[in-house]
Amino acid sequence: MKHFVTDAVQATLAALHQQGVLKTSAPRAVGFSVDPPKNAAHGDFACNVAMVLAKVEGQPPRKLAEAIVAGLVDVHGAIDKVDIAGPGFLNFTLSARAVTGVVRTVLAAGETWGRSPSSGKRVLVEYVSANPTGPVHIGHARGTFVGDALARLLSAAGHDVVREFYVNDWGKQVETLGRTIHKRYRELFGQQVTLVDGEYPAEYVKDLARAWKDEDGACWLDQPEALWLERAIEVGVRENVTAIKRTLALAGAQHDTFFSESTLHKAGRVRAIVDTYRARGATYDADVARGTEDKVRRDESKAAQFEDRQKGGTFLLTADHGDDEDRIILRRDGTPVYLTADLTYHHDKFERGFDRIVDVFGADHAGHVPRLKAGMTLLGHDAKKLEFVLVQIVRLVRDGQEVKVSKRKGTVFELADLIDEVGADPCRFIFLMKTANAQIDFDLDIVQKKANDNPVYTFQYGHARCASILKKAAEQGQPFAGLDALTPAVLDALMLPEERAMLKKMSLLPEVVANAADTLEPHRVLYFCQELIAEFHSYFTKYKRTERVITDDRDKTQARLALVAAVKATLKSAFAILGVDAPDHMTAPEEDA
RNA sequence: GCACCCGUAGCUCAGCUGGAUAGAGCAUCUGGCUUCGAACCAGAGGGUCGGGAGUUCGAAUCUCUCCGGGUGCGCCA
Repeated sequence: MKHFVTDAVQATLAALHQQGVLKTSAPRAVGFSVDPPKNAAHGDFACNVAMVLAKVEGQPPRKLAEAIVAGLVDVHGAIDKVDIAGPGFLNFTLSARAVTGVVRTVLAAGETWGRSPSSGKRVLVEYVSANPTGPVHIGHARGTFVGDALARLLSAAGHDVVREFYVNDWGKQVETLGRTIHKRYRELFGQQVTLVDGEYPAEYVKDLARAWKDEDGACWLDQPEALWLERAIEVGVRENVTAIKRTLALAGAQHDTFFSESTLHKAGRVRAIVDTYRARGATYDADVARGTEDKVRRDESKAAQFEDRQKGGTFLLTADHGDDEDRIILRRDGTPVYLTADLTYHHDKFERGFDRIVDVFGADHAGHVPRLKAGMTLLGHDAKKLEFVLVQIVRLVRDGQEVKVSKRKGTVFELADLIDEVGADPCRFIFLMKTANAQIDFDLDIVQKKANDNPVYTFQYGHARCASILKKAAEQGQPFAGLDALTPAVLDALMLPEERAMLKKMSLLPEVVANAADTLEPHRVLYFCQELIAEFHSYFTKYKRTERVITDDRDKTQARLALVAAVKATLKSAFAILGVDAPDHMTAPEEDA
């Protein structure tokens, strides 16, 4: 619908250029906008092209506006009138048929309205990637829902999306897990064990040990660590990943691939990447990174705290490409660090040929962004393809106090429990309503109280109401006859300003989705839904006694049912993009006394 | 100390990459169900868009600088 205006403006600019009225050689290149104005009195779409052109043309905007109006080329024959207003806005009013035609467009697309045709682009979204040392906890909740919604969104925008989970099944943390499991395992055979600091005291480790015992029996009981550790890790990681998948399913999130870090090590690819960097001259051996000899660090910073463990080794020239300092990739003893494997992993992502590579990270990993980008640049990759969504910290609050969750102390608040308590959709909503990069408080008391008046129900209610009206019409002998019966003449019945406004709004969904996918901001789709639903409720209530949907006028009834069906389809499609259920029926909550 | 994020109504947050009179939900107050779903609607109050300067036809939006809150700055992962 908006393209009626955009096309007309572009055609007009081209014509004016040919006539010599405009000097600008490439009027298309100027970035003008066509947007629905806030004030409905300003028509259907407002265009700022005259003001944008004013400078290059050296003419006052209003004069340019007049020239455009005078020479308007209405490509689609959809424009009723154009007004010049304010500093030089062009306010377009579209013909009634141009507006009502949206109903047919939306209904033809049905529940896929808003989705774009295939872009041919491949996008990788990595999200959650919780350590396989335990269950998914509340700290992963936001990344889980945001990542899942992003994947849905990118897919809706026409991209071929792969959802990936990176399994950190290598290194000290899983080794510690393996040792803890072995202790619990011994415990199952009646041995006395005591956990040391850093090991995992939580109950679930006992389950892991039990699974191990069931499979292997007592054979690892009195063996040296060198023999059983790998097996303990294997069983522990496998069981944890299974549990993680179960929780993610509860959250409505699915991954296509689980990428194991250890396979990179075992295949020698981590070593290989270091060799590649070396061959490219991107490394050097030293005790400390260049330029950091007299770097001032806060005493309480961890860098200062762990200074004695930093013995030097092989560094990568990440500081040449935007990082604060060069990063070590091989320790003095020749072992690779976490970053080295992560660089290898991201190199693999690039080699798989994606057009966009999106990482959903917790904000505490913000420091990785410049390193990874620099590392990819040093391999000759286009680091612009690598994008990050930094999900900010969620502060957990209970009784007005911040709750400290800690794996070390075994005080884990599992995502599965949260979903169980609040419900997946309300939970999803809480996280999707805000931009990812704003930190939020998650008040457990309020969440429980609010589980019943969560905004998600307002949204779903809008959809259920549409469904109910369509059902009612059928019961009263006037079922919605579908697209075929909707001639333009029938649709002329949709004349109310509110109807026009809703149609205009619905026509914008594809753009909203494309835009949200582009900027990686799923909340835009949510706010679109909110606005459409509000308009619908308002419309419905306002005309409850005067202009009802179901009347004796069969054509008018069909036209309005079509509108309702279009709203319903739009909502259903948009909800699916967010990952929220769109029920046809809802039962009202209990009234509070 | 350095880097990144945030600061908009009492609270939680939008604000479409610079547009016309800054919005929504919650909370407070007033009103609305004999007929398509009241988990709804209509209305009211509530704002130095953290402060200041700059860029221009035009700034919540861009730049700079302060203030306040957060997170990083590890040879843990």
